[in-house]
Amino acid sequence: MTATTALEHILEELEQAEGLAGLQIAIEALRSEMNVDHMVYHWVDSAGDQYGCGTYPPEWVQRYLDQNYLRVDPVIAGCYQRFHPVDWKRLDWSSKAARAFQKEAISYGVGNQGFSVPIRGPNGQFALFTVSHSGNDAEWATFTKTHTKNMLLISHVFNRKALDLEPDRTPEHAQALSPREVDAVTLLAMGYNRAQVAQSLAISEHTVRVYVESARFKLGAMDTTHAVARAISRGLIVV
Amino acid sequence: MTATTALEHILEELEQAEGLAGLQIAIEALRSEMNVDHMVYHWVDSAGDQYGCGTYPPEWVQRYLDQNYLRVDPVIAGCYQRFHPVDWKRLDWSSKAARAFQKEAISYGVGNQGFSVPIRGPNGQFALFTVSHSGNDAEWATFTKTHTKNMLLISHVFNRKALDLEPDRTPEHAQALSPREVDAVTLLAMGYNRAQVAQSLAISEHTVRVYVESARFKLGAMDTTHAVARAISRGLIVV
DNA sequence: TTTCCCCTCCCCCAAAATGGGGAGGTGCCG
DNA sequence: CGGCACCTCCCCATTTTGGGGGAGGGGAAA
Repeated sequence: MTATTALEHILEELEQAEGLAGLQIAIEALRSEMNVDHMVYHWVDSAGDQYGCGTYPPEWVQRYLDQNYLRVDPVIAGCYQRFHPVDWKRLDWSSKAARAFQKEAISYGVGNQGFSVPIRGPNGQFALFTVSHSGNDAEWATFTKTHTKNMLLISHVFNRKALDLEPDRTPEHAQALSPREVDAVTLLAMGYNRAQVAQSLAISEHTVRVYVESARFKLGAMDTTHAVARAISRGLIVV
Repeated sequence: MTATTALEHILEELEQAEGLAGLQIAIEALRSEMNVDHMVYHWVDSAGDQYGCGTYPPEWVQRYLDQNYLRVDPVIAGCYQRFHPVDWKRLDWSSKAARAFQKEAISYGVGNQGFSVPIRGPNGQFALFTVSHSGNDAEWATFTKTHTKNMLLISHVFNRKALDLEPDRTPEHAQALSPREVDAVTLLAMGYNRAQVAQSLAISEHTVRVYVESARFKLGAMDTTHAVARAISRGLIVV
């Protein structure tokens, strides 16, 4: 199994890589080693910011960003619905927008086949590690079958490196909620209203309000709904 | 590398396993193969329901459920904050409740060392694949270093099998939101109120209301906050 | 073609949440 | 000891939401 050894070698180099440039070198080496047209790492954070690195043509990347294809791309939508690596064929391409998107992607040189590994983070973070290739279904089925394990391993190692590049958001995210705030916000997120929360926590409705206001302030939220959204996105509450 | 071969053999058997009983057999084989005290798969879904299988003493599992330790367990809280496998030592055990929990866990036979792989799903689903062992820090460091890759692979395969056992929730979860509903709910989740959403979408405030009510109905939510929480948990909106 | 869902708009009114104050207790850390 | 963060309680006025109606046009699917 020389392929595996070569892969492991690249992964070891990846561990030593520094900066986005290092990741770029590694991803090209991996693409070459796995003998596919494209390999891409795509990161989306809770604010909707995204970045990535990979071998897609820059024009396509630019187009994708300009058109805000993030909200159209069935790969994004589909992987948001899944735990597991997914073959693009199994995604939902039924909408008109999706088919137009697919056609355009192929015209830019993105392969007609693809396979993406989703990785989900605590703050609404979401990363995709993708291989894409032009070829028929049979070839591609063989590829995905033999390389699923490798893709898993690669995506994990790569993602870990990519996280090191993330600007440290802990200062703003470190705003933890107090236990009672967590209680209150959690119950609200579960569909309770303030009165029910108060009863459930055996405190006055007004106290609940103080907690929610406090949580709202800490989370920089405009209202309760916003606060709940942020608390969930940041993994502060378990709904 | 006979260890790897044996592991792969077990994983192949796991692929064939059927039912929770099959997983139980597999997890015991894996525990034995990796030579640790305990191996556990723990699943938490968006409703707060949980189940699992593994080698923890039944008394501890019962105690955990009875006491609702889900909301205390630093392994749960910590893995909710992380992308990556984590050594229990790196978690936050500073709170009184956490230390009491740890002490009680050890008294029930859970090892003092542990290593958990978090896997996050689209519907607020969350699974943990854990190995736990009693031993000193040096031994454990060696173990984690050599077995991280295996743990990744195992947790993936195991999780995929476990998902097959999940009751099919697609009927209730398949309730996708219409594009405008997604727009409205997304903006609400971003802290806009109805009037702002209306302005932002260039539609009447009343229309926004119709969308939100519709989304609330589809999501089975009690109010807007609940609807937003569910939409985020189910990955229907990207905040 | 009929049916169904989606998008868009309007009315009224009751209920709930929010924002602005203030106040007292505990417990921890420097 | 003095702050600081946390937990708990109260009033009032205002804003926001929710629930009940109804109505028309468009597109897709059966």
